[in-house]
Amino acid sequence: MQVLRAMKSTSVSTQKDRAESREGNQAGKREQTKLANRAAILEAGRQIFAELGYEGTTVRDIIRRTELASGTFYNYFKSKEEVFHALHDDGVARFKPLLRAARESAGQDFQAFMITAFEAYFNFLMNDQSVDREMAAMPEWTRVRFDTPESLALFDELKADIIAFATEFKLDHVDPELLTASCVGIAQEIGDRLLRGRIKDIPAAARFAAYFVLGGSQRVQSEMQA
Amino acid sequence: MQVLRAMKSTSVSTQKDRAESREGNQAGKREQTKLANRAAILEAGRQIFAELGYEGTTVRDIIRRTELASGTFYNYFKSKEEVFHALHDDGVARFKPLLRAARESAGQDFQAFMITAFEAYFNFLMNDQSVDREMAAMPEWTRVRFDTPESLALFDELKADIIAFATEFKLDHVDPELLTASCVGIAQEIGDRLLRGRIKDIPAAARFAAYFVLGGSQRVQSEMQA
DNA sequence: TACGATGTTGACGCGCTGTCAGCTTTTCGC
DNA sequence: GCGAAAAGCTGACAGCGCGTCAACATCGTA
Repeated sequence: MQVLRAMKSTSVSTQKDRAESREGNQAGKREQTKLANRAAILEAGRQIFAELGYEGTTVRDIIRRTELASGTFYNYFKSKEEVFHALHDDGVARFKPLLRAARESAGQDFQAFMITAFEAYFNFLMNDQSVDREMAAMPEWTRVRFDTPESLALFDELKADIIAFATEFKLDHVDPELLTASCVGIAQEIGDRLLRGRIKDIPAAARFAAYFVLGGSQRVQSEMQA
Repeated sequence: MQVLRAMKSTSVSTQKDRAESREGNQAGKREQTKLANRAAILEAGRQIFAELGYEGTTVRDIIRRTELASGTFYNYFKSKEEVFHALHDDGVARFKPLLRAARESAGQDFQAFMITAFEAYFNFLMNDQSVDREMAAMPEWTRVRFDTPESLALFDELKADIIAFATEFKLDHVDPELLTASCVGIAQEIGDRLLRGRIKDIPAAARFAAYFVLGGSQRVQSEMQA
C-alpha cells in the first residue's frame, strides 16, 4: 500500500489542471507518492534505529513500521546502511548552518569562534532529534561511526575555518590536518560523554574545549618553531 | 573435527603420568583441545574481519576457515561480536604495558610522559597485528568502534595518570574527565588519520599531540581560575 | 576395560535478504 | 474522457546465516 492511499485526493481536477499545476510547483501524484514513501521509510528507520540500535535493526523491521511491502524498500534504498547514511546526512545538513553562524558571529575572534562552535555542536547533539543521539546514548560496547561524504565535507569546512584563523594568528608551524583532527576528536569524545551523562554542563564543556584548543595551538606553535 | 585431531598424541603415558603432569603444568587433552579450538577461532576471526570488515563477516565465515563444525563455535563464543571483543581486548592487553612503560620512564616529567605515551600508541596502532588496524584502514563509510570493559579500564588507568600529573602541576581547575576525554579523542582521531595515510610522521604527530595537551591544559587552568 | 562426563557434529526450523513476474495506479496522447 | 504505455508497488520465492539440539565421539577415571 502506498502511503498516499489513505489521503487519496478527492479533487476532480482535469488532466490539464494537473499538468499546469505541475508546471507551477505542485508535483504530480507519482512524485508525491515517491516523496511520501521515502519520508515514511526514513521516519520508520529513525524510530527503529533508536529502539534496536544499528546492528539490531533489519530492513524488515523498518519496512514493517510502514504500510509498504518489503520489495518497495529496495526502490528507495539499497540497504539499512543507506537509510542510516541518509538520516545521518540530514543531521549534518541541519548542523552546517549552525557552524556557519558561529563563524560569522565571531568575526576575527578565534576564541569566540571556538566557544560558539563547540557549544553549538554540543547543544545540537543533545537536542536535535538525530539518529545518532539516541543510539550513542545506548549502553552498547559495540558502536557504529559514520564518515559519509557529507560529514567529510563538514570537516573540510571546519578545516578551512581553522586554516583561516591559523593564518590570521600566525600559527604557521601548526599542521592544519593535525589541528582539525584534534578539534574533531575532542568534540566527539566530549560529546560522547555528554550523551552518556558522564558530563552535564554544556557551556563549561564548550569553554574547556575552546580554551584547550587555543592553548594547545599556541603551545604547538612555540614548541615547533623552537 | 577438533583441531588437535591432526596432532593426536602417540604417547603411551599411563593415566598416572597424565594426572601428574596435569598437576604440573601440562594440561589434559581436553584442556589442550579447548585452548586450540579457541585459538583457531580467534585466528580465523582475525583474518576474516580483516578481509571482510566487521559488518561483512558472519559466524559461518569464521567457522569455515576452521576445521570445526558450526555448532562448536557456540561452545566458545556467543556471536561474532564476542570474538571481536576478545581480539580487541588482546590488543588492549598488549598495549597496556607500553603505557605503563611510558609512565615509568617519564618520572615526574608530564611532557615526557605525553610524548612517549602518544608515540607508543601511534606506533602500536601502525605496527601491532591487531584487528582494529586493518579494519580502520578499509575505506568504509560505516565503521565500528568498541568500548569493552578492557578498553574502559585502560582509559581509567590513563585518567589516573593524568590526575596524578594534574595534581603535581597544580592544574586544579582542569576537569580530569574532560582532559582525559580530550586526550583520548586526539589520540583516536590522529591515529585514524595515520592508519589511512593522511598523516605520515609518527614522532611529529606525537609531539604535536603532547604539546597540544600540555598547552591546552595550562590555558584551561588559567582561564578557568580567572 | 568400562562407564560417565565432556565436547563435537551437522541437520533443522526460523527469519532475513534481495529479486522478479504480475498487478495496480498514474500519465499522456488523442 | 479513453485507452495504452509507463511507472512503480506487491508478496512469494530461493538462498543463506542464525542458534539449537539429539546423536555421536572422545576423554578422564576407577
